[in-house]
Amino acid sequence: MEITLAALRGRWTTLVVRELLRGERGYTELREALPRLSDKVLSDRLAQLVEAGVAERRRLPGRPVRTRYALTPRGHRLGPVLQALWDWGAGR
Amino acid sequence: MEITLAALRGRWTTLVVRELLRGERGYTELREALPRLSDKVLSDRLAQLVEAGVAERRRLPGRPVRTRYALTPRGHRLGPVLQALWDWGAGR
DNA sequence: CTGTATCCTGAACGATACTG
DNA sequence: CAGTATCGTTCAGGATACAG
Repeated sequence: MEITLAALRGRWTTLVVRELLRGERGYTELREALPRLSDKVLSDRLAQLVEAGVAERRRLPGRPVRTRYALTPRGHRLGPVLQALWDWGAGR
Repeated sequence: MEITLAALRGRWTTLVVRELLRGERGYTELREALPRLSDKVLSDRLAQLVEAGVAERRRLPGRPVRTRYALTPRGHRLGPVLQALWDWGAGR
């Protein structure tokens, strides 16, 4: 569970995962979906998620550079878990 | 889900909850179960959990002062959720 | 388009001392 | 027994500028 804490640490991490649960996204799409995150925080969190094996980053060939972020199978397994967490928060 | 984040924010918070899931505890029992937390952090987290409605604090009459910490019903509902989170972390 | 670099702030943590 | 007070450290986050 040290692993869980390391992978999901940070206030915004789960929100980034939530966005990716809806499907893969480009950098700008993520930025627009999460306007409260600065570029720095967004790219920090993405790097952390890739490092933790939750998401993967694919660069498309050609210019301008395009990148796609998608959850790994491990990341997808986070779906029901985070849903349970959010349901708990909603259940007042 | 802002609520969830506020209630469980902090590196050690879920570990305190995990200890309380096993049953109610006194302050010293918690300290011994979580030796890596300083007094300050432990009492900060406990206050936060009480504030968030996850745990409650009962003072027993008499001296020396004794206190018991126990999860509220809402806190207990966190059990399966955190379990799922930890299972995800363990599933490599 | 997709980031990195810098600099700063604030919150959480950690250690130690002390009290009703 | 059950904390609070104080002080320093560490790290996530916020703002802005700039680069491949």
